[in-house]
Amino acid sequence: MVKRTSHQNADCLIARPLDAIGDWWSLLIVRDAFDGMRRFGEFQKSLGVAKNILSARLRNLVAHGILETVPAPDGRAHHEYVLTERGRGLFYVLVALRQWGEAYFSGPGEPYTFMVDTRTGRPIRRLEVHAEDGRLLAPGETRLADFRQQPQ
Amino acid sequence: MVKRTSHQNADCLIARPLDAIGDWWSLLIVRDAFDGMRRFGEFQKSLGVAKNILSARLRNLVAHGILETVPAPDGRAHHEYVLTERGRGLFYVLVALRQWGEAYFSGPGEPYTFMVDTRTGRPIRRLEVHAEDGRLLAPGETRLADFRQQPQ
DNA sequence: CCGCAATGGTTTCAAGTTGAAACCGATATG
DNA sequence: CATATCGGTTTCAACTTGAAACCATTGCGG
Repeated sequence: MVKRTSHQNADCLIARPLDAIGDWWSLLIVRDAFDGMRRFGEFQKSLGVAKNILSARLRNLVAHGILETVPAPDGRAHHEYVLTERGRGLFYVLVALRQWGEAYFSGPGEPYTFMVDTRTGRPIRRLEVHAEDGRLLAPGETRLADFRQQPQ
Repeated sequence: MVKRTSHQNADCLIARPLDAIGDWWSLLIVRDAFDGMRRFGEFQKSLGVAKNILSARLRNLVAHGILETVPAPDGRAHHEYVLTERGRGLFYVLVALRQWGEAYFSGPGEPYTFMVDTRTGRPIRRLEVHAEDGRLLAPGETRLADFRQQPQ
């Protein structure tokens, strides 16, 4: 064996992101960061993950520019972790994953939960994929693989 | 140690889906499936993954109802793998991941690639999150964590 | 100043996972 | 009949994961 294969240098722009977040914990850390968590202990308590694993994941997320460390506001020795712009870009991935979970992984008899607009408390709409001209596109009507061609 | 921790029974509807697809290969297999691949050898050649790993991943995807096996049309001994409805639901996750990759993982000097509407060959629009009333929501204006409340 | 708890990690080590390569059985194919 | 191809499984060493122990810094009560 060598190391676990990395997609970092893959041509595919679906593969490369997976190098940053394609493990069992990273997206959950990012989700918690969206929910306002910033500190090591908060993540650890929320996720129940071993501290060494959390430490490695946070380091990896920082290395990939998804989180950044900022000095703790209360002048503590240790810093806090906050989302970068790149990290905030993961919002749509989380929404898509969440809606997929709602649609297909919601157990029967389970309290129905959903994402809400924080301003109104009302559920949000489902994601849609639209063509340039506004047409609604169904799964399969879009080519996911790279397609090299100048727009215009 | 025990086994790698599973999110299968997590309450969180972001965590549970990660149990099915939260590893380094599964989403790439699904992407290839969207691109029309059906056979073991096709996936293996496309991904360059070891055969035992591919075998395990396909089994896992079938077990989670994302792929299903169908008899090979040319009457071969072995079957093919096709997306189920649940699997096709991953379309939005792939689009979100792809657009994130386009926005933040595209190297400078790299040929610009993008997803296209297969009907017109034109790029698709970026995903947007909308409130129930149609308002465009920015990252952070939606609560990702579970929110239990009856709609209506 | 001293002791003790909390926070934020790192180290250690056994068990589990991954990947390359070898192997195998069931068709095709020449 | 010999060989090739497809679709895997087996084997085994290296790597990763996770639980627990350990450690350094800061905060606080006395």
